[in-house]
Amino acid sequence: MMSMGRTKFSVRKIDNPTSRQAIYLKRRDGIIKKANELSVLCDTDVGVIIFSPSGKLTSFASNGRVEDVFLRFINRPDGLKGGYYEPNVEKITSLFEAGVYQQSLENAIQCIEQSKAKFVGNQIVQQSNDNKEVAASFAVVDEETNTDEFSNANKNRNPLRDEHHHKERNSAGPHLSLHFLETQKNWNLSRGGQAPRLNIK
Amino acid sequence: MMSMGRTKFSVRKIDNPTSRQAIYLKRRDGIIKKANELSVLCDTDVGVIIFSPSGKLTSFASNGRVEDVFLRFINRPDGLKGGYYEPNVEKITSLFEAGVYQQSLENAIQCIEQSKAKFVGNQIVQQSNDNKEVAASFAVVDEETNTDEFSNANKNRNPLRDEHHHKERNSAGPHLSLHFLETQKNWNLSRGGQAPRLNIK
DNA sequence: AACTATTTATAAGA
DNA sequence: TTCTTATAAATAGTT
Repeated sequence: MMSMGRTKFSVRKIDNPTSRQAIYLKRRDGIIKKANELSVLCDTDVGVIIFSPSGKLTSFASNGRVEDVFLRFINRPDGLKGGYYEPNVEKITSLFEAGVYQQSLENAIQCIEQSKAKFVGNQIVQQSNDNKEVAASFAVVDEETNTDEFSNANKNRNPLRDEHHHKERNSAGPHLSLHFLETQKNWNLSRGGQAPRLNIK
Repeated sequence: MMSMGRTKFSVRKIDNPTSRQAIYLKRRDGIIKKANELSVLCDTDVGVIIFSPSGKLTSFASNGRVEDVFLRFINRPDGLKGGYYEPNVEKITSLFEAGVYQQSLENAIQCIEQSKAKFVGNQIVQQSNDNKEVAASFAVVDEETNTDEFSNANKNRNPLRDEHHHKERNSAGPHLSLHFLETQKNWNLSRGGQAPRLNIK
């Protein structure tokens, strides 16, 4: 139940480097194409990140950048909450700007430090029930986005999954952007800032 | 040049909600399967994030978690490309999370420090050629990971791309500290680390 | 959930 | 390497 083409094959690493590279290119394109089709056909957000055998990066984002999709991912209500975006350092045009950024980040760290304090004397052993290890070499996570549950409906199974729920997800939370910086001058870590726009590099 | 099945079709949003959902499920599974095959066949890191039409999240990571793949993405040597992300401190739910965020922020600060150095005796005016926005509803980025270039080979084009380079990627660049990684069992930046393990939350 | 008619994807070969 | 071709796969419409 795998490839296609002249011969059948099993899903094992291709030993021949040359073949592997060739196969990589074709399949990479295939996945990107499929990802695009899915995003258009179903009007969904899709993000793909692929590192070639040689380390070359290829990414796909149905809308904007992979960072945007990932942001939605990390911002999912029940997930590793929060997270807004930080601007490109490269776009910093002055010492002043750099200072503002830095200050904001340092403030954020202080906030986190305080946050950490809450856990310290309170050994929230973070249900480190080491969870189980996935047998396969991959993991598929399929979860409800706007649940309050802490545990993901993370399942260990074959690539084929099921879908049972469907609620509307509330859009990404606030995050920083250079534009925001430029127009606000003052850093605002507060919540509620309406969804910014990420800078397309 | 699209789907397959009883009829040909164009890549347009499926209007019928029922059909869209059905198609979504099938194609979602198809992509996850393809992603897994690619990662195994070519021994590569692959990460996929998909939000269903109803907002349900499905993610895939060939090794570890999507966060790990994404981290590799944002930490890629040549870029501050994407940047880093900041947490919504208020929603941090564990020391682990706090640590991840803090580390991320500290990396960010280091980057900024370096950035500041450039201005020190060198009033750079930074060509703020606001870059362009992606015209299409999707974007494919295909770039060399260990190049020194600052500009991303960010292309706006059809899903089919080309590949011209291939150098080994050095895992340089800022990323979570080793110490941090070693102490956080959940974290897995593994590259070459043998497959599996994946904590089911 | 299953079943096929067809379209696609793609492993080899040219 | 790019193009062609034989086959395996994926999947849209059905049942």
